[in-house]
This record gives sequence, structure tokens and C-alpha cells, in this order.
Amino acid sequence: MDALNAILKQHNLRLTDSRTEVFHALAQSEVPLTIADITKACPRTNRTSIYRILETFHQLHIIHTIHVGWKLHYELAEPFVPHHHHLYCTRCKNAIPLQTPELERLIGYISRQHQFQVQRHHFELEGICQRCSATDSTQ
Amino acid sequence: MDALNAILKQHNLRLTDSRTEVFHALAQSEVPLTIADITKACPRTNRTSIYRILETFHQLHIIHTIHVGWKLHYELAEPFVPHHHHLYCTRCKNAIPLQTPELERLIGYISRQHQFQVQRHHFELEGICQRCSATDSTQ
DNA sequence: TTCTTTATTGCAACTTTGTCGCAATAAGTG
DNA sequence: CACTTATTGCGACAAAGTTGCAATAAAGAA
Repeated sequence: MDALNAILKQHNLRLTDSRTEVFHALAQSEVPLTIADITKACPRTNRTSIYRILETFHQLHIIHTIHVGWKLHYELAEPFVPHHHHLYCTRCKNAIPLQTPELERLIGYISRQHQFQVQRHHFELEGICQRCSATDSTQ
Repeated sequence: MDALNAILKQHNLRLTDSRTEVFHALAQSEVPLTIADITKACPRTNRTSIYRILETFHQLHIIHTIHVGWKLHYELAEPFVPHHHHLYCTRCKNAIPLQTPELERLIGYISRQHQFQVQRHHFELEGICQRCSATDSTQ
């Protein structure tokens, strides 16, 4: 919470009830949330404000978006949650967190090779998780 | 075109004017398109149909979605375009294609390690391209 | 604590995006 | 050419996202 406040303060932004509510919704969830999820989880905050808050959080790198199926999901970013990616099971719809130091290394390599200053990266795998392919059924 | 028809036929689907128009829009574009782009590029096809066609193409793996900023973009997939990823410059908004055999290898590794059957993967880098960081200005 | 400044919110109205059912149309096959 | 049925377009709607502006409430100063 203090960490959030610190970041906001640095940018002349205020720690409000709405921002706190949205932040908590994300912090308490085990999985990345859609806007619909967040809206539901933040009844005290107006819909319009939720959009504005997410935009702000994104700019400040407090959150990032992840790409699952056809929808964007939101999740707390690095300072608040250890850096990770996801395996997304298209059958059971679970998002399994994934640590990939190799990926980070690869990104560093690509970055140097192309002289491209990486600000953000996206990486997600979609497929069938171990559990689901065991419980097979119709594959 | 024949390739498209072949895939459609396999699934009992027909090669229609609308599908052709959408396919062409994607094929002719250098960069991944948003739905808005596609709609603009396909004046002969109804909006509703565009959604349905994109959904169909996606299921058949004729296209895939890529994640840039807050929006999804659509792009022809493997049979029609060599497999690749993108560096997206947040300043000049260009999507630079990227070949990454190492990534494919890494995915194979993760897949085995987690016994996760990968069906699709997403990988994009956002940042500042070489050109733009040379033409600096305010960084 | 109260005052002041101004970032932030909520509201209302609106635009855009996406969905659904159904009748009309047109691929593809014989 | 005729027939079957996948596909489209339309209209009406629902959901998602945006904008301007007045009201509200952080945060620092007095």
C-alpha cells in the first residue's frame, strides 16, 4: 500500500479510495482479471473511474495486461508481484503462473541484437494443462 | 487462396466473397490489423460477418491475435505467413517482424517440463526501436 | 484543525463495439 | 439446373468504452 502511494506521489497523483479498491481487487485475486471482473469486484467505484484508474496504473507500470483468448486481463506488475508469465489452459480456463528466467535472458539478447529498448514484454502459452490431458475424455 | 479454400473445405465451410475479402485485407497488410482496420478495409462485408469470419479463421488457425498496447490485432498465421513475432515501437507505432528460433525451442522445453500441450503462444516486445532512439528528441 | 488548491470522481449522455435471431442469399454438389 | 444448407445482412439490442463538467475529497500549508 505504501509502495503504491510512493509511486503515485512521485507522479503527483493521489491515493484515493477508488484507486485503493481497484488495487486491492487485483492484489487479492489469484488470477488475472478482466475489466468485467474488476468492475464487479469494485462496487464502490464508478465504471468510468475504473477505466481511468487502469489506464493510470498501466502507465505507471503498476499493472500490465495479459492476452488470453480474445480478452485482455489485468494483473499487478513487478514491484507488487514477482515477475512471471502464464500457461493458460483452454479447457479448464486456469492460468498457471510460470517463472522463465530463460525468457528474460532471451529478451535481453534480442534487445541488444536489434538495438531495441524493451519497455514491456508479453508472453503467454495457451493449451491443455497436465491435469486436463490426464482427465482426457474427448481430448 | 487455394490453400484457404482447402482448409475451409476440410471443415465443410465455404469460400465466400466475404471470407475472401477479409482474407485479402489481412494478406495485403504489412502490419497486424485491429478489427476497426479490417472493417474499414472490407466495405463489402457486413460488420457482423466480420466478427463471425474472424472467429472462424481463428478457430481454424488461419489467423491469430497479437497483443499490442490495449488492443488486439489480427494477422495471418503460419500456413500463409512464416512464423514470427514482433517488436512494437511505442513511439513510431511500427511493428517490426522478428524471427526467434530460440523462443520456439524454449517453448518446447517449457511444454515438456510442465507437461503442457501448447496450442498457441503469444510473444511481443514493446519499446523504442533503433530508429526512434537515434532520432531521440526527449527520449 | 481548518483552509486552499487541484487531482479525482461520478454522472449523464453518447459513441463504439460486439451479439443474436431470422429471413434472404449464394456456395457447392449431384 | 436444382437442391441443400452454410453464410450473409439486417435490425434491434446489449455491453463496453468515452467525454465534459460540476461536485468531491486528497494533501499540504497555515
